[in-house]
Order: sequence, then C-alpha cells, then structure tokens
Amino acid sequence: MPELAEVEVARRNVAGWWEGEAAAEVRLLDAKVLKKGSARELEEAMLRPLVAMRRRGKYLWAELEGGHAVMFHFRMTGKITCETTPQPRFARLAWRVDKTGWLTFKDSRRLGHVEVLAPGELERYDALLRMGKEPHDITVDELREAASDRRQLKSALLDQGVVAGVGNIAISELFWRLQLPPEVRCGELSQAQWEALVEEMPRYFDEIIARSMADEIAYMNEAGGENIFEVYGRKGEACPRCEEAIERVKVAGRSTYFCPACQPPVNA
DNA sequence: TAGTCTGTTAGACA
DNA sequence: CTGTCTAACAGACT
Repeated sequence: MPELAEVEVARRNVAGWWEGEAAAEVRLLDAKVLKKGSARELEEAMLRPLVAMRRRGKYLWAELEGGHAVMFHFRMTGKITCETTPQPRFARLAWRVDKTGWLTFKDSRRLGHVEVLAPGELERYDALLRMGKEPHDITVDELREAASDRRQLKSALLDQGVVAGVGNIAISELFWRLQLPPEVRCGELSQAQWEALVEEMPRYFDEIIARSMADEIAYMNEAGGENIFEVYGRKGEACPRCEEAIERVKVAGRSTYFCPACQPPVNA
C-alpha cells in the first residue's frame, strides 16, 4: 500500500462511512496505540458528531464537534477498515457508526498511533507545522530550495519537511518514470528534470488514488495483494519499458527498485 | 528454522 | 549538513 495515496483513500472512505454522525460506541482495544490524551477524552471526542476528515502528508485526522480532533498515523501497517464486528485481528481501536458498522483502526505491527487533541492543539501540532507542501501544491522553486545540492534526491523526497507524503514506494516508481538513477543527487538534476518531477508527483499519486478507490469498490477492501507497481517489489522481473531485469539497491537506508538500463548513473 | 525483509519517523552517531 | 544505523513492533517471506 502506498503512502500519501493510501492515507487519502482512507480519508475518503472514512469520511463517507462516518459522515454527519457521532459514533454510538467507542472501544479502545489496545491502550498502547493512544500516544496522547486519555481513553476517556478519546471516547468523549468520538461520541460527538464528525465535522470533517482531513489529511496532510501521511497524517489523517477527524475533526469533531466541540473542537477536539483525533489524529491517526499509520506508519507501516496501520489502516482503517469497515467491519461487521468490533474485534477483527489486529484491531486497536473501533467505533460504531449506526449507518455503517464498526470503523476499525488496525495495525499489526503497532507502530502506528492515535492521539486525541484538545481544541487549539491541532494548530500547534509540530509535525504539521514542519511539514513541506503537498505534492499537488509545491512549485519547482520551492522544491529546489528545500533540497540542497549535495543531498541524495531520494533522501530529500523522503524528508516530510521538504515535501509531504512521499514514501519509499513512490520514490521507486517516480525515479523509474523520470529515468533517474537511485542515488542521484539534487544538484545533478537539470531544470527540465525538476519540472518533470514536480509534474509527475501529483500525477503519480492521483493515479494510485484512482486505482485504489476502484480496487476498494471491486474488492470491498482487504486487497488481494496484487502488486500494482511498475518496478517496486519486482526485482529480477523485466522492465516494462526496456525488458532489462529490475534490480534492488539500498539508498537512504531503504530498498529502491530500478532499471539499470533506463536509469543509468549520471556520470555513465 | 533462523535470518531477513517490510509502507515511517525520530534520534544517536560518525 | 550528510548518510547510516537503531529503536519502536510483529508478521510474512526465503
């Protein structure tokens, strides 16, 4: 599951499931996922009607009547699904909405978290304050300014302070589309390549979002696990563009999949 | 089996 | 500043 795209799909789904209602019942199934606020505050907040579901980067939050917010971060394995029972496997928090069923925050690895924010705290939420612009809003100049020349482009794009929501999978896919080598440094990109990157980022996310929404409808969530990416997770398979075998390397500490033929090193 | 991999992020360290 | 490693954690894969 992708990054910004997965969270945006979750936002749209949850907004539809929960829209205009208050939860009828809240169950905190694993108290350790609640990183800020008390179980009681969480319950009181969620029992108020939903005002809006919002997203910034990979952060997702619910705004409730009365001014509280409930913040979610999925990290690696978190997700929100709609269930018929309140305690499916890996459920950490569940709330029942009459018209829909049990909305469930699941997280097998328990790296994700939930926070209850009192009125006004959202405006002072550090991760949001430090976050770069969304891929859909950032300009070429803004991106170049945030990414210093010597830094690896991958490292810069993974930095949420540079641009919001880009994750490890998106990097492999974007680099393949733009034919950039995995370890390319920011200073090595031409103006045209910067422009292409700024154009391709929102396009990539829009495509994955559209695809994920369609899959949700087709499979009623709980994806079948088919790899929808061009190169990510496809080591040894043929490049869709040139048939060369896809390789995997570690850059910025994370796996990057690339085609050695159509993404050659800059100095080659 | 045991070891290795994993979509994130913050923080320690060289 | 930069990259690398680790810790959170637990399951899937080789």
